[in-house]
Amino acid sequence: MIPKSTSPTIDDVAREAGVSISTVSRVLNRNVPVSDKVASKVEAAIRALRYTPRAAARNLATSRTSTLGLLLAEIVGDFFSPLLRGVESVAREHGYDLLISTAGRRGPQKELPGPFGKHNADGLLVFAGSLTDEGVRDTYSFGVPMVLLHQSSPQDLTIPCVTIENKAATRAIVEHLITKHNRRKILFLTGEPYNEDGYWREMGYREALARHDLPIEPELIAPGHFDRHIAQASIEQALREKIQFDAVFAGDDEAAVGVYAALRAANLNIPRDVSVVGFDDQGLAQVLQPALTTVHVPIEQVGIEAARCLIQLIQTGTAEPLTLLPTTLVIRSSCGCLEPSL
Amino acid sequence: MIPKSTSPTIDDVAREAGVSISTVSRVLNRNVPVSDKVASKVEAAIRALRYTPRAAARNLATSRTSTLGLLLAEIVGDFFSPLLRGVESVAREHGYDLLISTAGRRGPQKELPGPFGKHNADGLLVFAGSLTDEGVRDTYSFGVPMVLLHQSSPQDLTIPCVTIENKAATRAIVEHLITKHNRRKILFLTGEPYNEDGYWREMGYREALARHDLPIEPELIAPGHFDRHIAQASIEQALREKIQFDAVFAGDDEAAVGVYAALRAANLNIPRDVSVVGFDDQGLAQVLQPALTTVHVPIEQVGIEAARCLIQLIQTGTAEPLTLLPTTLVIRSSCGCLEPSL
DNA sequence: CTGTTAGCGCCTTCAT
DNA sequence: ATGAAGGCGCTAACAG
Repeated sequence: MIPKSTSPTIDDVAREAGVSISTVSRVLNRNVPVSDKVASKVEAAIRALRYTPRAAARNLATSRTSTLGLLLAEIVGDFFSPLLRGVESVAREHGYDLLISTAGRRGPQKELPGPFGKHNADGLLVFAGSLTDEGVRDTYSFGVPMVLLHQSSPQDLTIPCVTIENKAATRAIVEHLITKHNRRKILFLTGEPYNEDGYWREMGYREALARHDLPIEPELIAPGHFDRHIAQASIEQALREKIQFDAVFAGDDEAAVGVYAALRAANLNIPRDVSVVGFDDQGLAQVLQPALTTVHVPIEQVGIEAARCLIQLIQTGTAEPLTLLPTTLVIRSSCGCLEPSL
Repeated sequence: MIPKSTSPTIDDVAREAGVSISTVSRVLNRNVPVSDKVASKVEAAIRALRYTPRAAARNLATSRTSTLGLLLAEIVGDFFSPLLRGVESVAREHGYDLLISTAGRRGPQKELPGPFGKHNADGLLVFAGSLTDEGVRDTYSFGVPMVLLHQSSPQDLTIPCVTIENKAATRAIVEHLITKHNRRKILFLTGEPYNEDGYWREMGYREALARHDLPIEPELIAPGHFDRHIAQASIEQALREKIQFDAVFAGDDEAAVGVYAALRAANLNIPRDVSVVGFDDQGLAQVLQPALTTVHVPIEQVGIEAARCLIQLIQTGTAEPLTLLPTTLVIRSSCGCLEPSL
C-alpha cells in the first residue's frame, strides 16, 4: 500500500507477460486480433502491476486527446448545472474527458483562455458569452472542431450551433397575457446586452404586440439582464415614474424573482394587479408564490445535443449546422390562471 | 484563413527563427536566461506561425499535466455551481486546467471513472459521494495527490479534507427554535445516507435537544435526503400519522421547499403553526415565502480552499490535513422572527 | 547564452 | 498473430 515512486509502463507489462510491447498495446486497444491465450496473459500482467496507460503518451502518439473542452461565460445560475450535466453524460458515454474553463468576469475573450491550449481538447463547446466573434473566428481558423451554444455562427463561417426556440415561445406567452388575461400594457425586461436569447425574446414580444395592434411603448422596455437585482431595480423605477403596466415579461425566471420582490414591496398583488411571466423553468418557477407561469427550456438537452454534435463533428468532419430545441409554455398562477400552488 | 492541415511544431518555429529548438523551448518556458535579441526573434516566429505548444508532448516530457481533476457525485442543485466556480477560479489562476467527471446515478465508485485515468491530472478533488472509501484508498495507493471534500479521510490514511462546520451550526439553529420560539417538538429530516454533512447535522440536533432536556423522539426523525420531494413525502406522512410537531429542521434548503409545500397543502401557517429552518442559503432561502431561516454555507469558499489545498499538495507534498469552514446562522422569517420579506 | 542529444510512453506501419 | 523499430513534439541534461 505504499505509493509506488514510479508507475509501471507498457514495457513493464510486456516483460511481465513475456510478450512485446506492441502486443500489449493491441490488447489495450482491442484494434487488432490477439490470441486469447496471449491476451489473458497480458491482462493478468496488467492487473498484477496495476498498470494504467499514460494519457499524455497516448495523446502524443495518436494526436488525439479524447477530451472535450467546454468554454463558459460564468458559472452561475440555474442554467449551468443541467447544461453541464448533459454535456458530461454524453462525453463520458463516448469515452471523452471534459475540460472546463470560463471567461469569468473579464467577459468574452478574443482568444482561448491561457491554460486551455488549442491542443488540449479534440473539440470545443463554446457557450454564448465566453468568446467574442473574433475569438470564435480565430479559434476556428486553427481547425479546431467547435460547436456554438446559444450563439449563432459568424456570418461567413458555418459553425454548428445548438440553441433553443425563443421567439415563438415568447410570442405565445405574451399573447397568452393579451388574449386570456386581457393585458394591454406589458412591461418587457431585456436580457443581457449581446445575448441572442434576449434578442429573440424581444422579437417575440414585439410580434405578439403587433399581432394584436398594440403599440410598442419604449417606456415599457427596461433592462432585466437575467438578474434579480437589476430586474427589481427596473420595476421599482417604473413604479416610481408611475409608468402604467398590467403585466411583466421578466426575461427569465431569475429576473422574475426581482419583479416579485418589487411588486410585493409596492403592495401590488400578483396576478390580480400585475401578471408576471418568466422564462427557463428550472425549479425556481415552482417555488415562487404565486407559482410562475413561464417557458420551459430543455437545458440538459441542449448540453446533450451539443456534445453529440461536437463528437460527430470530430469523428466525421460534419454535423448539423443548426439544432433548435423546442420550448414549451408552462401555465401556472402568476399570469392569472388558477392552479393549486406547488 | 483556411484551416491549416497540420499545425506547426517547435521545429518549425526554430527553423523560422534560425535557432535551435532548445532555445525556442527556453523562451516558451522562461526558465533559463535567453538574450533579448534571440528571444524577440523567436517570439516573432511564434506569432508568424501562430504556434501553440502541444500539451501532450509537454506532459509526456515533464510527466506533469497542469490539470486538476474534479470528481463529483452528481451535477445537481444549488450546491454545485458555486463549488465549481471556486475551484475553477483558483485552478485558472494557478495555470491549471480543470477536468470534470461524475459518478452519475451509479453512485460512489470503487475506481476512477473510465476515461478519467490516473495520469490525466496532477491531482484529484474528490467530492463526497463520488468515490467509496475503497475507491479513495485505491486511488491514494497509486500516489495520486488528492483532497477530499465534505468527506473525511479513511481512518489510517491522512488525506487532506476540506469541509464545513455542520454540528455547531445545527445546534445553534435548533436552539434558536427552542429558546426564542419555544418550540419543543422539532421534526428532523435527515440527509442522504452516508452523507457526513447530514450525520453531523443530526448530531447537532441531538445536542441541542439534550442541552434543553428534550427527549429524542424517533418518530420525529424522518428521511429528507436533501430532496424536496422526499422531504415533502415525509412531512405528509407525519401529518397523516398525526405526529405532533411545532417545528421542522429540513436538512437543507432544497428539502425545505418540500416542507413548505406539504405544510401549505395542509393549511398550516409558517411560522405560526410550524417553524421551518433549512441549511445552505444559496439563493433559494430568500425566494421562499416566508423567507427561510437557515445556515449560510460558504460553498464557493470550499471550492477555493480545496483547490488551493490540492495545488499546495501537488507542489510541496504536504497540505493542511483539515480545513473546516465556518457557517453562520441567518435569521429570516420562517422560524417566527419577523423581517421584511425579500 | 546556445546547440546537441537522449529520452518521456505509447501507437503503428512493416516485416515475419 | 506477433515482434521490431521509427516517430509523435517537447523538455532537460550535457557540452560548448
